[in-house]
Amino acid sequence: MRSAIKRPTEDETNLSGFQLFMKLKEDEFNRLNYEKICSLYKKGTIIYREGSRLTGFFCVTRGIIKIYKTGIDGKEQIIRFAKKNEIIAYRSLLSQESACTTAKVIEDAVLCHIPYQTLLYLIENNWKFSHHMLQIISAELREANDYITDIAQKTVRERLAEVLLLLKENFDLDNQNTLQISLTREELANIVGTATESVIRLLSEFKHDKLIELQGRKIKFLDIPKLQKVANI
Amino acid sequence: MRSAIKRPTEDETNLSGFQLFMKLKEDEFNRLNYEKICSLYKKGTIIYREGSRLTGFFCVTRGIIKIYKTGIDGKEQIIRFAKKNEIIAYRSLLSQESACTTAKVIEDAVLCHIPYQTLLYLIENNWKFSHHMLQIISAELREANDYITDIAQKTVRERLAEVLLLLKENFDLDNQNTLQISLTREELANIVGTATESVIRLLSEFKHDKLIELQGRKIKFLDIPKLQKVANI
DNA sequence: CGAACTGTTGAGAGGCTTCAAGCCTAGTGG
DNA sequence: CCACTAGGCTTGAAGCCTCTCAACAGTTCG
Repeated sequence: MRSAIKRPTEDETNLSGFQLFMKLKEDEFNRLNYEKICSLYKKGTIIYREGSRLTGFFCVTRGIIKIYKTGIDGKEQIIRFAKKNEIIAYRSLLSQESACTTAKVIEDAVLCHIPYQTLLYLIENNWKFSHHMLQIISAELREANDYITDIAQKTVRERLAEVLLLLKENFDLDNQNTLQISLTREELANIVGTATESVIRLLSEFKHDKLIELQGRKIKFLDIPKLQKVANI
Repeated sequence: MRSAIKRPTEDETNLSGFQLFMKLKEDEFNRLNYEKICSLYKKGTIIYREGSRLTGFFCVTRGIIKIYKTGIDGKEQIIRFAKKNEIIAYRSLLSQESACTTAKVIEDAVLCHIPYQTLLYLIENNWKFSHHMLQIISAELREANDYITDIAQKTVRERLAEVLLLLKENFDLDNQNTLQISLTREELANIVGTATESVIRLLSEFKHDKLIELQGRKIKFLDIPKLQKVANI
């Protein structure tokens, strides 16, 4: 029996979990639902590329998206991850520039595309929506500024520890204290801004110091307070 | 004859140069002018400190403000500079958090304080204002992301060259090709994210390589194309 | 089973930082 | 008016952190 192409489930196209849409009036929310286009994206798919023109932004209802920039020699710098109930591509859309980042699926995802026109409609008609948008982007800018300071002043060791803790905040742990996001060593390096080999060596040290435990890409936290000390927080 | 305390001139309290206020209706602009409070700040004055509560944002009508974060061991990381027709403190205000940066006058300045209530009023009543605000903050976020990539991937030498070029874009040159902003070596280091001594050594090298000329804090550009090459742009 | 990718470890080089000492400039007070 | 002081600037030396290169093991997948 050939399985049909998988479509997102009803639940996976539901936008009511997004804080951003909380304050919409009924007709606005209906319009949003009418105009959204939700699709399933397999791991590895590029949602949009640096330099491409965007026609709207995306709401993530399932999976994990990696947002990165391509720097020197094609080395990628990961800017952030987006998961359920978060939005992507809105920054470039708002400033009407070509995308300045690339978005790639790293865990099978469902995204709902919202056309630019709809975004504008909401901005024009509902100040609470704009206000919320301003707050979301403000938060992201704050994080970016924090990260600039870290990356400029901290050692690679401190940054790696901090990144692990940040990932813990964003992706929770299972009941075994294991991080629920699977990243390659190279990806970790591309967040921290270092070489893959450095990440490998430091992870080994953390393991040796009983801060974490490693099983392939699974990272289990053993001593969070000590890790925070290493991170110099 | 004792000189009276200097007040801002009429011209220095004029907000019509701000793109942000371009699309305001007459009564909105009048309200803005009624509620603004403009003052003169001498070099060295702290406008607001990291952690303080803000009651409004500021419009810069004269001078230069340095925005920075305090990192490890009190070492400052300069996030950006604000000059005429730019606004500061709006990010923390929008997200209603304590300030996450400090703002310090580095060239005698005139700032107009706009109360939070007025900001909210404009957001609620004029979608074009919100839209413009979204675009300003989008631009800042883009720059922050770009800078994260640079600082994570480029060498100190490349970053210093790039910072010099960025300063050139933002503060123009006089007819002698001399940068019209005066920074200490330490401040340059705090932008680039390196040690003061490294900046000094690299500036000497740039001078030796005939890329720039130095006279105290004055930096004169001799060969911009070559400097761009060094910056790896 | 081979190809391609990921992970690991070692060695060597070099970019940057840190520490230390001294110079220079500007502002201060006698 | 000038010595004095503080802060900025400069240079040198030593050493470490991190990167790069290289070789190889392990894994995944067609």
